[in-house]
Amino acid sequence: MDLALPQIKNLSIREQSLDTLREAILSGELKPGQALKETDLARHLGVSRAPIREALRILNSEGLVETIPYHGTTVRRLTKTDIEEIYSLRILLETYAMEQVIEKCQGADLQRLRKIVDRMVSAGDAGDLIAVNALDRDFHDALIEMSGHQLLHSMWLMVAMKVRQVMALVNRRNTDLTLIARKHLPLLDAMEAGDSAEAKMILGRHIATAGDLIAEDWVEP
Amino acid sequence: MDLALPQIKNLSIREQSLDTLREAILSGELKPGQALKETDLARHLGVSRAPIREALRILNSEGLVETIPYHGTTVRRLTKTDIEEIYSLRILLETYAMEQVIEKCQGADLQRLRKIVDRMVSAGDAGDLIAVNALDRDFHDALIEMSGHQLLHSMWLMVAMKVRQVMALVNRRNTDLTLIARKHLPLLDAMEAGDSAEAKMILGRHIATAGDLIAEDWVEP
DNA sequence: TTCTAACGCATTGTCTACAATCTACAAGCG
DNA sequence: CGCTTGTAGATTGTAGACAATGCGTTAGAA
Repeated sequence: MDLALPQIKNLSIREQSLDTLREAILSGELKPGQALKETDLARHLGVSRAPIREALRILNSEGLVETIPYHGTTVRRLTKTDIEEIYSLRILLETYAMEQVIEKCQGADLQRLRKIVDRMVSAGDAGDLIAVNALDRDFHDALIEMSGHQLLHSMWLMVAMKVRQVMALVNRRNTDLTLIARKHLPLLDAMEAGDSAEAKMILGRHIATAGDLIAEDWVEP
Repeated sequence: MDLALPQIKNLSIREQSLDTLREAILSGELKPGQALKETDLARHLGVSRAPIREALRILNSEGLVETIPYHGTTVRRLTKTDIEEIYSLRILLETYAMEQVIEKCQGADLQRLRKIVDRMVSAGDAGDLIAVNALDRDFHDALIEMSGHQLLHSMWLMVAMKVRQVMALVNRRNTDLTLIARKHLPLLDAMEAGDSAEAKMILGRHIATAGDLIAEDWVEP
């Protein structure tokens, strides 16, 4: 019985609704400030209000939506301060994770990151924006995972979600793909050399400049 | 109309249930591994299952309970690794907040912390364990608040909840109250002197030793 | 005119009943 | 006897109806 049958997963309607709504928010399809009426959502998804409400409660405690009693739920608005906070926390969490990874992992273990960066550089040279972004996410997610710190990972996921949302909402300027990809190379070098201070500095600058670029011309509705 | 009447708040049943359950978990009344049957909870609180379910979904995304589909919800178990992760993140978040506070706040602004510590020392001398613990919480909460970083604050709240739970579950050993209280004095001194590195070191050691004491003889069921 | 109070509408909050699913145990078959 | 398969009981998942609340509007009186 070693048939490689695909796992059948029966996700509850609540989970499906949650995933759908979260994805819509993170992709920018549902914009900040937009009202989320339970009845409408239920009708659109062809389900009842109960699972929708439970999904909304979860999104609320994830900080993606805001609920005012008897008034309604809306996609959380993002201020310039929010952006700055998101990126500053991202720096804090990622540099910490990296420090742990440098301590724990010796050269060979960093192959996983190296592979991702290699593919990112290739995608950059090929001009594939989608792939570069996906691999960039992979890189930072891998970094956190490799720290082996589950609580850190769960906290980082919250921040990473917001980063995704911000990226989707901003009018991305002419970004140099190859530059983004190649910026990871010196970081990896420092990590492999075990130079924690240098690596933290590079990563910190890397994230901070990305955040500054976005916060700089952030327009609030 | 400057009567100091208490705010009348009409909290929904969901919120009341949420607060009640969360408090029960954090106080250790509901122990890790314990099953939370929706029907039972609803009966005990004299309400229907719907608001209970929404409260449980929130507790789940706060990491306080675990839900297995069609099987049930239980209070999340805490492993030794969990404890270590909780305290390491606490160090990370609090030292970062303190760094910000030192940068922003000049001497006079630190009065708020000074007052809390003073009262803590008094309570310690008086042998009031409850008060010392409450003031200790106040101190660290004030520290985070004063950083003015809302996202940091919300993340810290999650960690702080778990710290509270751990503290309630552990068999507290003979703790020297006056020692705990007075340990905050050199920290404040360093902060007022603007010595960020020294302050971070003191705070880090302070939290780490507290965590180590607990993780040391942590017994998992 | 302007302020007040009552009303109606839209939306969320809650309840009850029913359906889907899981675990454990017992019955049937080789 | 051992394995598979069916069934019962318990629990969670979902649906639909009703209640509670808040806001805007409008009617009415000073």
